[in-house]
Amino acid sequence: MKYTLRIKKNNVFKYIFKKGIYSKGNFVVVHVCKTKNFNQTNTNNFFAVCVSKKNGNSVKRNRLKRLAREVYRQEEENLKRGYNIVIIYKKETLSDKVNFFTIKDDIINCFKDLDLYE
RNA sequence: UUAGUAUCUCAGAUGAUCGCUUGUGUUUUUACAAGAGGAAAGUCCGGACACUAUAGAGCAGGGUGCUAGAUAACGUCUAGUGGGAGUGAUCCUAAGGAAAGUGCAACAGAAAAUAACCGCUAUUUUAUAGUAAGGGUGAAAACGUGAGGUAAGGGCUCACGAACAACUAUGGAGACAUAGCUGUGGUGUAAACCCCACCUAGUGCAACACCAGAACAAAAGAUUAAGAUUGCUCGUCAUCUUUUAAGUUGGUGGCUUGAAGUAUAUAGCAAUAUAUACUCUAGAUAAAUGAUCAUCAAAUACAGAAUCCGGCUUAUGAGAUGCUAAAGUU
Repeated sequence: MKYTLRIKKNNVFKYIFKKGIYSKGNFVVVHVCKTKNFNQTNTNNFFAVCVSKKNGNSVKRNRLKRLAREVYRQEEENLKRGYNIVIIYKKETLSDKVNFFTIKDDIINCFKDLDLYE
């Protein structure tokens, strides 16, 4: 992913959940806030995916993470820069009920809600 | 054919487009190569490796428990012995010691280990003595059958049989087996304490080493005797929780060439060992191995490496082969 770095620190997650805005879809919740030194010249976004242990065993969780990452990768070039983005799966989301296209539609709707497209 | 039993194999493949991690070469963004499991899981054992107030002394504690072999080691494996289950193939088995000592044996039953409640016999008359033949219970009740004997009975005696122990002989490397002879009648339980024999320091890659840089944020509450350092003898350190604050927690090595794999030969019933040749086969760190489409009849179970090996246990889809039993056909 060319324009994106990973979020690694726990306190960053806390900050995003506290200060940011969010949008709920059918399967996911997307949290967004501006980065610390936000201005027009930023070229990178920060991105992360969260999957709870209640969504299944490690194989199923890995698959959900990969699906979300793939969706973000395809949409990456159309997004505004300089934001923190966190995708959280709901507890009820199971990998059996979901395929790539339903997840993609869901996430794109959330992005439109949050006005992330240029 | 049905049912069972043992062993083994596989765990989707190919192509196209777009991506991820590592390595190599070009060179500054491209090319090539490799990229999860049989259990990667549980963390139940054993080792390698690393460190330490183990190397001072012991005690305590823990583990194992038929024999022989294999192995780096094991609680694992192989081949056997005894015991048990099954018509059978086959499977299960912590399988030393109960006359060293202590404890326990629910309910039922007269009684659970110094057996006398009922019954039987004798004498005296309402008590004493003898007696385990008969009696319901129970997981377990004082060897079984027959004869003699007796007041009545009883291994009290005898015959046959079963059990246990010692000795002798034969076979076997051994556990042990077979036979003979002598003796015994002292219930079970040691995955109860215990005794005997053998083994055993602790903590785990968040180990540990190096480089760079920063420096022990504030407030509130709880515990003062608990926790950590080896369970004890001696010494050392106060610790934890919550809230607030984009406070720090960086990088490199350790890290994958190994008790490795594949093939062949030799030794061995086998586990396994030795020799030769060839091969290099994940190494991430908010954590790679993915998405979509097409074809193959269909691709669907359990499930994701985290220092590395050897096992065990548990989860689970499909298939093959040998053997056993029953029924049927030729």
